Amino acid sequence: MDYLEELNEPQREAVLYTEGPLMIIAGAGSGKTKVLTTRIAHLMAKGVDAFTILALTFTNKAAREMKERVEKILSGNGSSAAGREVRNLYIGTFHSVFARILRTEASHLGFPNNFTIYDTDDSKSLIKTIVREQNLDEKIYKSNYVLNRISAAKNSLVGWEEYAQDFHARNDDQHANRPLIYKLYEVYVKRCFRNGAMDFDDLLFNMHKLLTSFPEVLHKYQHKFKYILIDEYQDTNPAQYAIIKLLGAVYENICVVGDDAQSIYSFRGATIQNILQFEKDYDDVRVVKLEQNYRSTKSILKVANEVIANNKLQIQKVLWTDNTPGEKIILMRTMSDNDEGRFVADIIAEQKLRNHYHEKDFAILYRTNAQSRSFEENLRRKNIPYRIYGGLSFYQRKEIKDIVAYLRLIVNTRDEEALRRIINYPVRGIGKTSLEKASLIANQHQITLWQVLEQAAMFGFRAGTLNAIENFVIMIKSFQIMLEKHTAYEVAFRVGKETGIIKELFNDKSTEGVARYENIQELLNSIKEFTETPDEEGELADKGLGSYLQQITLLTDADKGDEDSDVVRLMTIHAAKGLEFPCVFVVGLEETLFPNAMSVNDREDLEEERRLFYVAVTRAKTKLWLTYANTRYRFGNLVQNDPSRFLDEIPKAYLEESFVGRSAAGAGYQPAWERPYMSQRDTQAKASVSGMASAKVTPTKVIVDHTPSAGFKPDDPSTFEAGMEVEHQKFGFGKILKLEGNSGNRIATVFFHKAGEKKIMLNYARLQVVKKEIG
DNA sequence: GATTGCGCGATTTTT
DNA sequence: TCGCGCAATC
Repeated sequence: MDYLEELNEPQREAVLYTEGPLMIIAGAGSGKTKVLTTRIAHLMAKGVDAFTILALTFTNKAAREMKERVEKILSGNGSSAAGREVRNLYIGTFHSVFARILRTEASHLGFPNNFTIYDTDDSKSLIKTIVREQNLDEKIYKSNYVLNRISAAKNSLVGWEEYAQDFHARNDDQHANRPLIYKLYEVYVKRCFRNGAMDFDDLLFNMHKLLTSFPEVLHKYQHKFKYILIDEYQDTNPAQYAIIKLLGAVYENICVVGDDAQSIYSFRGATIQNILQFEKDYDDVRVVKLEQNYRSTKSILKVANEVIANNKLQIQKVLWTDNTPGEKIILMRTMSDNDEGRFVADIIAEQKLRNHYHEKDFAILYRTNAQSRSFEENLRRKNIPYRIYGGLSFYQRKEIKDIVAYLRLIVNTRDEEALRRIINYPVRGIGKTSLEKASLIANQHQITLWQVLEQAAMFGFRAGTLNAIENFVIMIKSFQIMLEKHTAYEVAFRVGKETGIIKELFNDKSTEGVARYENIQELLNSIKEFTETPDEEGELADKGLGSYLQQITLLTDADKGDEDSDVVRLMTIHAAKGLEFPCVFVVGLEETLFPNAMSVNDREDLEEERRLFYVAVTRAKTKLWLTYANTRYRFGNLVQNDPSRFLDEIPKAYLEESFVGRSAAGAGYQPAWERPYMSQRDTQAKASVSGMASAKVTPTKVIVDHTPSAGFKPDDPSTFEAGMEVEHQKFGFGKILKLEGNSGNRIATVFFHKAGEKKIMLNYARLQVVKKEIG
């Protein structure tokens, strides 16, 4: 049992206490994953059957890492066939594990076993159609709002029936001038059912329904899972809580791991109460606190601890470390958001040289995605490679969703969202009017949209439309038949080919067109890989197209490798949870931005913002910068900021002098407002701050002609001139034909002229000079 | 059915 | 400010 030797005392206790309810409070960087994986390995080493162990995480990445590390411990322990054993473990995200169970038990609930999983976009678009059908005002019943209400209800296990009876919910809706939410909820649920689809929340809600409505199913899984482990317990919502409670009721070998100080997902329905109350849920709960941090310096931990200490809602603990005291935290104030970006980029460039850091050692963490712009621009200028996390995920891209929609329809013709997406894409003459008519018929007859199309001849469509519909139906059916004899990959390829989607993208030679074409290729490859990899034995193996489609909706961009590429990482603090970096910048520490005014309605919300700050700073191993800007553009308006209250909660002794008005950071930086250079925007900022009338900025227009080429070495774009080769992030390379108005490095509007196409209006922020043309 | 031009709104987002 | 979605066009 040499794996036990590597553990400290509380860690060992957490591993060895295998019987009975256990709560592990794992502070940031205290070796949580190590404990969890060792615990699983220990159970297996003791002879516990892998089939009986259930471990639930929130991300696919966490699940994957857990599997890998368990396997590693086991093989290090001399256990043969470790790999096969590990594959038998039920390790996965809440959503993927429940989806798998729901798939096998679907018939109990009246769902097809190849039910579609709706992502947020599908849900929103379905809500939009329903709102329209109900003749409600889409401005009032916005899909986002409605979905949030429904989602919150489901996460609290309030079904549509109860919701309609729920005085408080109804009263709230009445108050918000949206009294008919309950009705939309009902229609939405029924429509999902008709479509043979579950949304993300349904995977939890229906799992709970399955367990509570069918005692034999509950019995089966209660006895199957003898050991249950839950990661990130502080982020569970009431539905997850209830399911865990049900599943663990027989053996009560429930081990939850979490850190109340890192509960930052209340807006997704998570409740910190689950972890605060765990001790009351069972008799004899053992609590183990992992308080030794192995990640950060003493200064960094101090800052984290001091801020979080202001919270009332917490489990008492003190995170400590044996690590070096480290350097003081550098607090940097800049004049504008733009300067903030420039200084951060400067510091990264300098630190790289001075301390031999790599780009991947740096992370810039912000509260809102909109803040990424100034960092992006400045890193780009200095030629520092970076990557912004948290844009569109691969599977949310249009071209991917289009192909996937065809596949979804082939597998499950009840899937109305898929059908709507592609019924007239590529254009085949079934327009809005015809679709509306078909929908109406479907609703009247209480049948699916697909059934209407199948029997279109009965419903009096115009001859041309009827013909188009029949051809469409025949095409989809031919794909279905093909699926019986051919692999999913071949069918997908045929879909792309026969619909003309592949051809269309192939012919599009613009940068984005090429990228899209490549995305399609990547999709096809992933289908091939998933469906044609030989089966492993075991009950989990299911390599069909239906199974593929279910798992891709549960994937996110964060799941796709790319971890090792040497780039500076830019992301929101939420996205940074679970990660660590030698050097971290926590930026935009301004009151109303962070803590964010929109999310703070009461004391508890402020506490969550504090936890967010805690998460942010504890990502840092050795160096930490906290920055804020005096002025910042928000929604196009220049606003003045007060420093975040969190900064007042940090003892000054831990901060490096670089405070207001003084020279920044001791690292030799000249504060922005003392520097000669000042961009137009900064000038305007300064003018407005000091009360002068702000200078009016004349928009500069640039005409750009698209001339595809590659291989230019980027140059510092101090000014734009006619004749310059420029690169646009999205539209690729082009050439400035003509300058209108002032030249400078700020251009308000750009006309990007793609060959043979219309002019496109672009924004300056995405332009970069790649080659200066002489003469 | 495709194109254009205004008006509105704008956190965080593991699945 | 910027992007989207809708209504008004051809």
